[in-house]
Amino acid sequence: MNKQNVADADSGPKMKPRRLHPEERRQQIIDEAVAFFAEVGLDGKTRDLAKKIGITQSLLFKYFATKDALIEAVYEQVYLNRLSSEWTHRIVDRSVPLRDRILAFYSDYSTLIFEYNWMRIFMFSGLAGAELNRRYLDHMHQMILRPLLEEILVASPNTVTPTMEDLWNLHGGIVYIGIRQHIYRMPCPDDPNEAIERSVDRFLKAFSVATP
Amino acid sequence: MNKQNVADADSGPKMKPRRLHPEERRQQIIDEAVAFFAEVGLDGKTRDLAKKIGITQSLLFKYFATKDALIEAVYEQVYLNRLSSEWTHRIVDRSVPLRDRILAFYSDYSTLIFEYNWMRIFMFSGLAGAELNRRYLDHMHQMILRPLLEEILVASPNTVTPTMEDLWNLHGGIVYIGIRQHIYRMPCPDDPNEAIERSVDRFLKAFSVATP
DNA sequence: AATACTGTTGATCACATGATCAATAAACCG
DNA sequence: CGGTTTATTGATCATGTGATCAACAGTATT
Repeated sequence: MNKQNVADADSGPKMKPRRLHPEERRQQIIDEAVAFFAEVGLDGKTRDLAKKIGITQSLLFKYFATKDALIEAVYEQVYLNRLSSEWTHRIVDRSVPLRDRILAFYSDYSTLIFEYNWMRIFMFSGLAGAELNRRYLDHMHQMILRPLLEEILVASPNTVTPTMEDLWNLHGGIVYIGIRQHIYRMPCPDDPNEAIERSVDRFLKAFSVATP
Repeated sequence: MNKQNVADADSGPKMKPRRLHPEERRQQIIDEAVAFFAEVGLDGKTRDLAKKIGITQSLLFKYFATKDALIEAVYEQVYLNRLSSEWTHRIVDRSVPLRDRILAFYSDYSTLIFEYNWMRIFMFSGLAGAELNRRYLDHMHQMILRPLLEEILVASPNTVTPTMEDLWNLHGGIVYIGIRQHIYRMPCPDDPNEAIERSVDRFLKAFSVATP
């Protein structure tokens, strides 16, 4: 892959290969851009990004026609495969106890979204009104929360049943952990799974779904 | 484009005078700046703001030495008195049933924060790392959630008691309604009080605190 | 080694942006 | 009215910013 990354006749400690293959360079730019825009926002300046990468600003425009195109690539990288349809299948798999399904989902999902870059870029793009956000949240609604509501309705024995709004409330309470951590930079529990578990159990208990 | 010039000989209805008293003008600028920065973010350009107000960009700098000073004034206007200490008193007033106290608080609080300008400026400033945000959230912790936790502990008869993290979860689930509405611009219930009530009742039920 | 190819640079353009200041005109006052 | 004050403007400065391009230098090919 990298031919002369470290083993170079160098006079300095860090000697990056001056010249990369386009695919490599492009990916490098995207990766760095994700971290960069996550930190400073989508109004971050191309010169600052280039400086951080260690290339010239003009090189950015050899790989992306405009800054918007670069941001699109950032979106793509960050949003891609963030919502797998496999989750839907596991949520409706009634061979597994409902509580386990919910906990399994939020355990996976939280490790995926409680991440600095994702959390912040999602918030920045949301504030900017990006269509991608509504698409994502609609996806969340259709692929996760709606099936989940159906499962709870089936599993709930009594007449007190949750609404979709209740599910958004459950979801929001959990997501808010990540917001506190990465947007507001507040001290948060190292392992959010405990809080998630308690939250889910309170929710299920309210509708008399079996919890241990 | 100039809609305000024509008025001074005209004694008709309240036409904005071209020339305002400094206090008035200053307040007008702040008010418009709040709405403006809430919409486009703190990187909004002074020329766009001036155009929206209907004044010249240079006039802004007669009232605020720098753009940062203007943003500070925006913060002040938006954050000021957002957390009243009166709420603490009402939360610990044990002559009122606990459930009523909680619902009363979140009913008031939600009408205060489920507002476009507040929600978005809070999020923008949070992303920008403003110290004000952490101060505000610390205030929320000390003045609201901590007393509230104490009240619930007292009122809860059994050994299953909430933690502070549980309270943040309750809080986050409610706040998330406003985030969905104003940050992500998703369709939300017209009256959030119903969802709030259900959320609070689920919470209290989990700790066997009396609910109707 | 010589040559062609192309990833990369440094200079530069055109315009945007925060900030400044002398000139202007609306309000105030005698 | 006439004169003073000052809120407001229009022009302007210095720098920032996205984008462009000819020239350069590392790599591969012959």
